[in-house]
Amino acid sequence: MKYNKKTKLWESPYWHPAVTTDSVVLGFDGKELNVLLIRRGLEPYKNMWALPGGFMRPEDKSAHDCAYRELREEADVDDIYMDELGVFSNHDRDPRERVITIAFFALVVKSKYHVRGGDDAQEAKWFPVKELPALAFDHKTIIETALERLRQRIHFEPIGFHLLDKEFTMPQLHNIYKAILDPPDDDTKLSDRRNFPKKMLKLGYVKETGKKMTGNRYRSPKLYTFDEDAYQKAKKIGMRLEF
Amino acid sequence: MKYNKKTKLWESPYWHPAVTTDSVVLGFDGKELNVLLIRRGLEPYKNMWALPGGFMRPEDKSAHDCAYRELREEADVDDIYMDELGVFSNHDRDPRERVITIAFFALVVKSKYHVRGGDDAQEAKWFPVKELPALAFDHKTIIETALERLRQRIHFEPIGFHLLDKEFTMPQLHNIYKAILDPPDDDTKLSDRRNFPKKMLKLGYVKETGKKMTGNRYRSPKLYTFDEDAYQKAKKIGMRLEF
DNA sequence: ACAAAAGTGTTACCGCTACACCCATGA
DNA sequence: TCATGGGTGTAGCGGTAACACTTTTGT
Repeated sequence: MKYNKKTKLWESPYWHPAVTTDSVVLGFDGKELNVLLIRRGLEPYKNMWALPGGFMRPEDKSAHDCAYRELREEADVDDIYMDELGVFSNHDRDPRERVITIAFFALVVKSKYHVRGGDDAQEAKWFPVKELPALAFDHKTIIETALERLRQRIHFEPIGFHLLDKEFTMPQLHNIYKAILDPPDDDTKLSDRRNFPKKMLKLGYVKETGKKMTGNRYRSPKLYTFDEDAYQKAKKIGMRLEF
Repeated sequence: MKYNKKTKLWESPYWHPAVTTDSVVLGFDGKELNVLLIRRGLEPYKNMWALPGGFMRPEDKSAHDCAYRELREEADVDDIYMDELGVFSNHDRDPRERVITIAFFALVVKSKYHVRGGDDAQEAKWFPVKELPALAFDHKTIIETALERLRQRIHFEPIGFHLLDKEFTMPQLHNIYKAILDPPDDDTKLSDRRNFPKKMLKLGYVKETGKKMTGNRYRSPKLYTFDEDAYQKAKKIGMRLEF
């Protein structure tokens, strides 16, 4: 695709679709999962809530890079967990023209994710995933896909840690598992508080720090941390979580 | 993006990348996994082997639809298992211009996958995944990603069936699991022939047909079939394979 | 002292691994 | 009848789900 200075248009002998990235940023507040949404300032779907994202640019080194850039424009983020979710390319998903989007999902520490003061008067807000507003485009589908992916992945990869501070307590981690997997009331297997730490410690990459979390009512829980090196070793052997 | 009849060019005020799909078509021959490759007739990478695929067109209803169309142009296929693998969008992956590709992986019955007589003198050939030739673009990476995805997925989804006829024998299915997971010699857990049928039957969606496979040397093995309905029910309960 | 939450210990059961033996088939 | 591959049975072990009790902390 070449830029024509005279017409001020990009020209190509072949048809090219527009490409965007959209990110499902998930944060945990101790009780439930939340998604970060942006209120749209422009048509189409003006004033509706939508996922943060935008058009890919030639200078983006990759789609991942593009999604990361978009997030950095809206919040003070650095080194967050982000993975590709999939491509959404139905021909009618954007009323303007053919736009295919590459969706990503990110896990962040909600309390540390500071949304920048709206540069262009854009409003950003966290919504509990169980109480989503009406959403622009096919963004509801994208969020549902992200949640489904998260549910699947947490069985086999230790990604819950990305929703917590570096040092966390077992009850906190347990709450994340319950919030993501949403077990029925009669399920003791996952819900039983007493078995949870045993499972986690057995994996070999959740380590005690020796410290305790202070300032709570009631007994101070121990603080644990995630050992990346130990995880990489365990992964090679083919270790897997089970819930 | 709009078509200008005068200049015969597609024009847009915004930059759009070129978008292709590429498919990793995997077939099983009873012993090992094979990938279908096409010898390129055009530059770049002329005469090198590459994945089947091509540019997305405005009439493609989705990326999946595009990938499917490309396969239908090259082989007599219908109703095959195909799923998105991911997006490959590094800016230097195509020497011509910025091209991002949406990769898919497909599982087919190799003996039933008839590659059409080369319309445009394109040569198509199966290669064992362990003996790949030099490949165009980043297609080697894409294939490796597909194999890794397959290894992961077969633990939790019954996709091995797509590599076999509707009616198959336990030893055949067992061979697929061994070929995909490539267990070390000392691993009896997966390798033990005697435990394999028990695991499969216990899942509840592999059913006996009552028939036997004839025409072999030695004892005729029983024929089984995959029960899609039973699988869908089991999936809801959250059943999982374990190897 | 009490209430609420966190930490630790124990048992019984279930399921899987690891094993051996028998059967069918074509040469 | 023999060689080879396929089908079936079982016992012992390990892991984990389901259980109870103790400890900590702030009010």
